[in-house]
Amino acid sequence: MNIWDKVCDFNIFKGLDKNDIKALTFCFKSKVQVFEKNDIIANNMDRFENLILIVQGQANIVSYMENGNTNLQDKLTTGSIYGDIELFSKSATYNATIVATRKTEVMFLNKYIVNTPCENNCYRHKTFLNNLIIHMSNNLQKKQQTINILSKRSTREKVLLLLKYLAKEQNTKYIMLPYSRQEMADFLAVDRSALSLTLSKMKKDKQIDFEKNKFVLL
Amino acid sequence: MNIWDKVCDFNIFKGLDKNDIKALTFCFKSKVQVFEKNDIIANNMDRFENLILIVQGQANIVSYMENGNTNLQDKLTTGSIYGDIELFSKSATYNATIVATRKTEVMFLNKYIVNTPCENNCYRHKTFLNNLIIHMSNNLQKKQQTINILSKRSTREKVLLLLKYLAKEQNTKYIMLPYSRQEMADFLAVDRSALSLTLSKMKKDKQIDFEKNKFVLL
DNA sequence: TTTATTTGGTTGTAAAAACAACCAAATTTT
DNA sequence: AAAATTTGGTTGTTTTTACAACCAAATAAA
Repeated sequence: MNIWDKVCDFNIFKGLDKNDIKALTFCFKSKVQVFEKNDIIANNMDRFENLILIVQGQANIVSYMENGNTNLQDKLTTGSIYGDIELFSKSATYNATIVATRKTEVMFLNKYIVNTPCENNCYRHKTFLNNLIIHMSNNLQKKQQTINILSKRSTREKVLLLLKYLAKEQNTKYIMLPYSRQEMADFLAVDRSALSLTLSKMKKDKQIDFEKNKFVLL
Repeated sequence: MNIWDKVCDFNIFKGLDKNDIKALTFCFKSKVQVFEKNDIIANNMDRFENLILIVQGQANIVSYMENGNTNLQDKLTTGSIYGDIELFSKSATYNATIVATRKTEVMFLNKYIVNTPCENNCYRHKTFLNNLIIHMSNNLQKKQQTINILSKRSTREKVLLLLKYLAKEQNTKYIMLPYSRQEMADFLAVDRSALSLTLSKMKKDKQIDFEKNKFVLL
């Protein structure tokens, strides 16, 4: 499958056809690169030069803490963008590490060009920037949700709110958890074994039910 | 002091002069209203119709939890904007409550007009939207910082990281904490008395020093 | 100035989470 | 298919936090 066929219905290219995208990504000096599982796509504190677009695959946004803990910020999947925070800010470096969780095809878009509106006010660039605003808005909302989860005082409450958000997002009580247990713990900022214990208790108390990554809110 | 003199060097109006702002806010159907201390400027779940601009004063962005806890998302001060999350998203309601912490003058800007680019591509609106993107970017960064703080496992670490961010922001070791102790606890999502205890311990351990709201990282 | 009210620190107790160590099941690699 | 690795659940111990109750100091109101 051609790369243009892959990306043409990504949200970030909404309103643009295949030829528009070709022209735009050419203008953005895009480079495509394939990463294997566990490869680092971008490193925390590396110079931020490119917006990252996941063409196909999956990656985690993580920060590794001094004390050995890992903080999972988010998961990137096919069509996801990373770098919107850095793009319009003064920070010259990536604020997190992006690591592929499987074989992943990535497109890099030059920051300075994306950043700077075309002098001839080209509609492609304008459309792209509009889509980027929507993306930032969604990102803001997601981060606020994360803050709401992390603000809960107990692991139990954190789990419940996370599941509530996922249920809303997936529009069903039968929730497919997109994390492994370790990732879930890293996202909720709790100890893995403690999380496992809490999940068991919640099951026994008939608050939730789960098997592997299939969860139900009771 | 005239309202236009007050707002003309707000970041959100950067690149626009007094007459531009007059025209723009007229176009945005802006309404100005004064609130007293503890007045609700906007209520969580109220219909989101207006972007909120603090012309003068101070307000808190809070959510009140079912269990009685209060979650302090952020403080708004003169020149601050609230509503950028809601503006470009599908959510039709405010996601938090905005409450004045003193006498506060607020300008409301009609969502639908801010939202919709002028057909004649007016430079005022364009400049405003550009400034709004910068604001969203800063907001994203701030929320990420909050997530980083809340992801810390202990109150001690949360306090240290908060102080580190504040020191960076204020560009000095001698930090002016912009929160009361209760607000600090609400922001860090911990119990107030437990926070107080931790602060005392940290002082005894010579990690930090503080008196009232003046903190020092040692 | 006197009285309320708010704000911040202290203490003891109960509950919860972190941590470490271990084991079983599932998955991946060889 | 066998071996190695990853993943998830359990248990006991230590540490930390939440909660409640209380008091002192500072601030606001009368």
